[in-house]
Parts: sequence; structure tokens; C-alpha cells
Amino acid sequence: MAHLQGDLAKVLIEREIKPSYHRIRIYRYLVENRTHPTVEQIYSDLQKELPTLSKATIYNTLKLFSDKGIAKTMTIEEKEARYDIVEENHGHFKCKECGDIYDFKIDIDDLGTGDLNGFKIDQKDVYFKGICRGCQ
Amino acid sequence: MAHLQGDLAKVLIEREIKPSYHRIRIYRYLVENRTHPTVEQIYSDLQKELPTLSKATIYNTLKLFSDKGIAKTMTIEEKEARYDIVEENHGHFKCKECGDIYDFKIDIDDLGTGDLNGFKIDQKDVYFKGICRGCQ
DNA sequence: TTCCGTTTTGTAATGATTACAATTCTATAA
DNA sequence: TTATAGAATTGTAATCATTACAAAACGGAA
Repeated sequence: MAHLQGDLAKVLIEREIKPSYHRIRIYRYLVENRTHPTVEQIYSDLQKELPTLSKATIYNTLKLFSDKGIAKTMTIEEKEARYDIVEENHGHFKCKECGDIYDFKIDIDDLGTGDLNGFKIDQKDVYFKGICRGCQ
Repeated sequence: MAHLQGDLAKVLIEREIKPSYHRIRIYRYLVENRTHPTVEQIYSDLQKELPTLSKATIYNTLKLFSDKGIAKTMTIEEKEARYDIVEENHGHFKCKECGDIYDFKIDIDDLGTGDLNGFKIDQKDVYFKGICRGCQ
């Protein structure tokens, strides 16, 4: 436990992220709080110990983490909702480059319901992200 | 084709949606444009033919359609992004009632890559929605 | 036609996110 | 140790999708 900060710093360095103090603390927060926190939550919790922390830093840092692959955003990365006629058995692929969204066939019901016993599942969505053929 | 409006109206009535003219036109737009349109796109396209159409109506109507199950929103219904440490093989279940998000085990790589030949897939996300055990 | 409830409109408010310039920090070299 | 350059952080203002809400328009029943 004594080397926690150091261990975390190592992870950042491996991913080519300079381990500044704030970055380490934000990363540590994510590791210790597996609760899908919002920026707001991260901010209000960490501010108790880091009074000068600003939201802008959190946004910057999370964006950096996402780019480097050690954290990810849980929305499909849209601030604008998009709408769809209800239709079964397809997933959505979003190209990071051109932003286009492609449908692809997938049997979503093949997905087991995992360990969701007793849960009522109304909707199943599968989202992939990457680079489409045309943008490679 | 002559009865298009009427056919669409029937679908709405089946779902207990009073088929007002604007509602039919918005539904028709979704049926004819399988392009995951945004509210902005729906608005600017439909406005050419329906000059008095307002965005508020589109928001209202899409919300109604979603509630009645004939359309769906393609985001996980959050305006606030949530963050996650990168970790493999779990999906996210969001309870519509309490808003909590649960992880569940799933082998996402079991999902075939569908017909995405030549696409580079960086990230695969599975989102379920419904009612959790505690809220039933 | 009149009336009532529903739908639609327009605008103002909200709230997350981004942009950006100014400030602070950090590591390295003199 | 001090100076300096580049990176990180801050704070605030701007942006933009979405929601709230009251007023107006609409539509069907009597």
C-alpha cells in the first residue's frame, strides 16, 4: 500500500501519460471507485482532498485517459441523441474518424443474460467503435 | 403508396398513440430515413414541408415514441458521461427506475463481428436497460 | 358552432461540455 | 541553486442539446 502512488504512476507511464499528481489521483479514484462515476462525482469527492482541483482538469485528464486506453467513456460518445426505429438484431458501429454509424447484423439474443437473474431486460444494445473501411 | 399515411397511422394507433399529423410525419421520417437521424436533422428536413414544426414537438414526439416502444434512443440515455476503468468482458445494465448501473459478466468476444469485414474495431460495448431486481 | 382536452409552439432555463487565455508547476541545464 | 521552456492546470466564458412551461392552436364530441 505504501507504493500505491508509485504503482499507479507506473501504469500511467506505461501508457505514455506523464504522471502528474492530479493525474495519479484521478486515476486512483477510478481504480478505487468502480461505480461508473460522473465528472461531477469525481470532482466533488476529490475536491475534499485537493481543494484547488478544477473540473476542467478532470475533463482534460479523462479525455487523455480515454485516448491512451486506460479509461473509457460509457456513452456512445454523442452529446446529440440519435433515433432509430425499433428493429431487432443489429448492432451499431461508430467510426471515430468520419462519425458515421453503420448497422451490422448480430444476434443479440445470443448474448446470455449473464448474471442478471431477476432483472427485467427491456432493451439490449451493442455498440462497437473503431475505424470503418473507408477511413483506414 | 396511396395509403401510406393511413398505414403509418395504424401503427401508431396500435401503440396507443393518437395519430396527429405531425406525429405521422415524424414517424414516416424515421421509417423512410434509416440513418440514425438526430433531432437537428429531423427538424431541418421536415421543416421544408412543415414550416410551423417546432423542435419541442420533435422532442416530445420522440419521447412519446420511445415510451411506447416504436422508436428508441441510441445513447444510453445519459447526458452526463460516466467513466470506467478499462476492463474486459462485462456489460452494463441500467435500471430505468433507480438509474443505477450494474455490471454483468458477458463474453463480448463471443459476439461475432457480424458483417464488419475490413472494419477496425477498437471497442465493444453492450448496454442493457430495464428494471433491476430491487425495483420490481 | 361551442367547448374541452390534447397537441403544438416559442421561449426561457438548465446543465454538461468545450475553448481558451492566464497562471502554476516541473524538469532540465547552466 | 536559479533560470527557463514546455507541460499541466485553472477559471471563466461560450456553446449547445435538452427540458420546462405557459400560451396558442387544433380536433372531435355534443
